[in-house]
Amino acid sequence: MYAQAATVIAHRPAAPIPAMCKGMARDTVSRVSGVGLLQNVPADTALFAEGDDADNVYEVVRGMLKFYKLLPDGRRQIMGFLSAGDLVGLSFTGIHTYSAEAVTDVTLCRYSRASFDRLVDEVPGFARRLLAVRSDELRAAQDQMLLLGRKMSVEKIATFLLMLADRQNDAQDVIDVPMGRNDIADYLGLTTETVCRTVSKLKSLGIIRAISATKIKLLNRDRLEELAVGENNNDL
Amino acid sequence: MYAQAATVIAHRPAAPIPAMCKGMARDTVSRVSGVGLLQNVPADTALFAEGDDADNVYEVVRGMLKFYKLLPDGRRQIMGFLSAGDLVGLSFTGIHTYSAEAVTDVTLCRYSRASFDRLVDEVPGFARRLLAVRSDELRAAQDQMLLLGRKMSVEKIATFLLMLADRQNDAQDVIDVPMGRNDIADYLGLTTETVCRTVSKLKSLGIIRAISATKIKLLNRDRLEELAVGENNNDL
DNA sequence: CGCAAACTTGATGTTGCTCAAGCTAGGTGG
DNA sequence: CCACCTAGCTTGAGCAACATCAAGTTTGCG
Repeated sequence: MYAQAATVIAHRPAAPIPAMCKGMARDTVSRVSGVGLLQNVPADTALFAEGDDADNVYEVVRGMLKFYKLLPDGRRQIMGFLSAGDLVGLSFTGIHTYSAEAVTDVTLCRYSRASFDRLVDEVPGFARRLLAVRSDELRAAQDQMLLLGRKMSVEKIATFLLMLADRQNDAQDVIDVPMGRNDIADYLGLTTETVCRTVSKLKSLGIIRAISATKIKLLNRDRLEELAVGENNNDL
Repeated sequence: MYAQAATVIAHRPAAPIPAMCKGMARDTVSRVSGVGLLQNVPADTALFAEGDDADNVYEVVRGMLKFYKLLPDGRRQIMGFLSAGDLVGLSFTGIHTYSAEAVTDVTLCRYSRASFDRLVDEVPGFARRLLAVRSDELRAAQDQMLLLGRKMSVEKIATFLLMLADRQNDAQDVIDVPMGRNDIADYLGLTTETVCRTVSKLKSLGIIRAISATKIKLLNRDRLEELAVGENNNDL
């Protein structure tokens, strides 16, 4: 099920400033913010697939997306989850190198490739800003390579929970986990069952508590931070 | 052992064009090529470490570098190997997020951060070019995430050998493997022993042949390409 | 309230890791 | 020039972490 062009709502209202423009001059930001189209996408809807023409670039306004790669036999690696302010679909080859899909209902701001390219060329500082954005994406990808290649399941889960907490920045350390166990597994290079078991283990150790199906409270963030980098976890 | 500033040889001669300028206008390229300093670094020398101030950016002119991240207990993930034309050390936070070390004797072209920043701001198209470079680094990192999270050891080794072959583009499919088994293991999320065993298995299957310690000939590239994505490898 | 999908837990299996012991090749000194 | 020596490579045996297969159990939705 693909998102249809018919789901476009309206041109972006003047107020919300594209997050990708952070740090740019005010008059140049207005050049960017007029170009995008707001668009709603329901949960579990594909936005595009690996190999598709990269006709559009999207900024997430609300909700959560995932993007992933597949092997021929169906094994899947989720490269990341994206929320408000994140950019997706920006390709320089013209072909998407991964698939993207809505985790929750999502609102996007869509830019056509042509108009986006024009912005890169004509808006002063825009290319440089995108370079900073992309550099941060790369840094995150490299952190994830360390996780996938060298961390054990407890370390992976601890790292994942802390990442969610850091993004949401809730004072009570109650985090929302909108994605399913299977998505978490495919993000961390584990199976659904191992994710379950490892989360259960953290519960029984009193480090986290399940508030509801999609809400987890971090009871001992310091311990979680130790576990995330493999310190003092000999006993587990 | 750190590389010393004393190893600087000379300003880059006029002839060699920085690879990072590929596709840029001729007159702007000359603005870049005058700024760098050539520098030799012997094998197994650290260039910088994670956490260091990112004072310099380097382009590899000759030889091979590796860059990696460590966990507190010493587990290591090599994020990549870099050869002629690759850029290393470009950070926007001012702090290196990984360590870098020479695999072979290496010649680098060094740019101070200050002068590099000036080029980004002043040379038309330079930020855009770096954006393309960084996008390709990101794409490679995402391929590697798929490998680390979801591929089996045979698929990892096959992918690795094909990557080396693609880079070197030798008509006889004889590839040079300058890095040690331990580096390969830390790049693929395996151990030295598993790398050895898996390479041995590919030899015994007649898919590759060892020419010398650091030279491997690909006897059946098609089979290797199947193995790399997990097709028809039920029997292994 | 019932149903299906997702989650959880348990039993068993397999891949790749750990530990251990040769082996080989390149560099050094006699 | 050759023997030695050491670091890295290779192979083997046993083991641990995680995957797979198989039941339950919970949850959210119609």
